[in-house]
Amino acid sequence: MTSKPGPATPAFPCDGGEPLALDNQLCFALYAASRAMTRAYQPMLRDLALTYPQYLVLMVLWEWDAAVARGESPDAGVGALGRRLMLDSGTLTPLLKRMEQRGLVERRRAPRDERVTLVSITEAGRALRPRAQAWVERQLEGAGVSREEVDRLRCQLWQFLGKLGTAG
Amino acid sequence: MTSKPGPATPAFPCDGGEPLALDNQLCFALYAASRAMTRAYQPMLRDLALTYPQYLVLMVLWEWDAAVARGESPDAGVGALGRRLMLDSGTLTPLLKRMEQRGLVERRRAPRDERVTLVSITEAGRALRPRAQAWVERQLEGAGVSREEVDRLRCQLWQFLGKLGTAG
DNA sequence: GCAATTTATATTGTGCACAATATATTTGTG
DNA sequence: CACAAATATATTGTGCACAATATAAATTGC
Repeated sequence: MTSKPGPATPAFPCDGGEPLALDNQLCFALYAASRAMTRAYQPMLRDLALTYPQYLVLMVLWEWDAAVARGESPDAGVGALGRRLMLDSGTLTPLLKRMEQRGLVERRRAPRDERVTLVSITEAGRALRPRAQAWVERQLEGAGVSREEVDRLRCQLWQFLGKLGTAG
Repeated sequence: MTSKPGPATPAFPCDGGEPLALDNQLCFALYAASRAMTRAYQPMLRDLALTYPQYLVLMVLWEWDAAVARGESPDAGVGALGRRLMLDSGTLTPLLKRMEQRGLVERRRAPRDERVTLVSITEAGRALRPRAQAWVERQLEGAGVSREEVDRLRCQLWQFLGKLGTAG
């Protein structure tokens, strides 16, 4: 057995005394919380046979698919996907190839500009959406966190991210 | 050039209408914020020639080192390190070997229990601490975020993490 | 005292992340 | 039109993360 980290039982003080103490570092809190969140999604991801970043890609493609259904023409290239998820092509290209192998997405060159690779969802990829939605709604009820707390935290994170982008 | 994600300019609504919309997912906010934070540390990490998880390991070892200096005897095995950082041995073992190669840490078997690998810091590893501290303090000033905002966000993240561990 | 179980770490394999670089296409400039 | 610069993606290489498994030492039950 690989030695598991076990339950998270760190002291999490909110004062922030020592600058270099591990628990006082926002970076570690973000890092630990992000991985814990991904772990919390594992039951769903196992059920859908997806990885977490693959699930994120599908969420974007579901949005694009809905936009196309509304008559819009979203930029559906790898670059647009990367800007949306803040991931680069070195991450996305192999990931998309695996998803293409599984029949979840299609990749083809844009006729107008042969440099861009257009990514679109398949019927098999569309079929995962209601299953994911059911999971997420069940999770919202099951977890011991209120909808307000989640919204507040998410909002603060995006504000913080915006400041990191401009000032950092 | 690898297509970079570019500046983070998502719409970050705080209402949370559509349940499956990407920007309404706390998981994505955490994931994006954590990676953005790691990016923000890159200048320091490049200067110290460390990776981000290696820096976290050093922070724990600095704490252990201070505890030893106070006459305490902290559990200094790989398992304790993993519980502290919520990482398992499959991640830590190769990482520690690389740090050992660079002369930053020492690894040896515990005489009392030959199963445990004791990890301790070297003088070269100690020498990085003041340099890191200087960087972190400079960062706190330079970033456009207040100390209070950072503390509040960090506190909320730990509370959230605790609930994920118990209820999720 | 010794087999069965538990505990602690290491190993193997897959899939991200991202830096550095390469390739190919398009666009601007003379 | 030729050709330099810009653009979009792909490739390569390193280092996490983590699941599944293997190995070895310690502990427990009898």
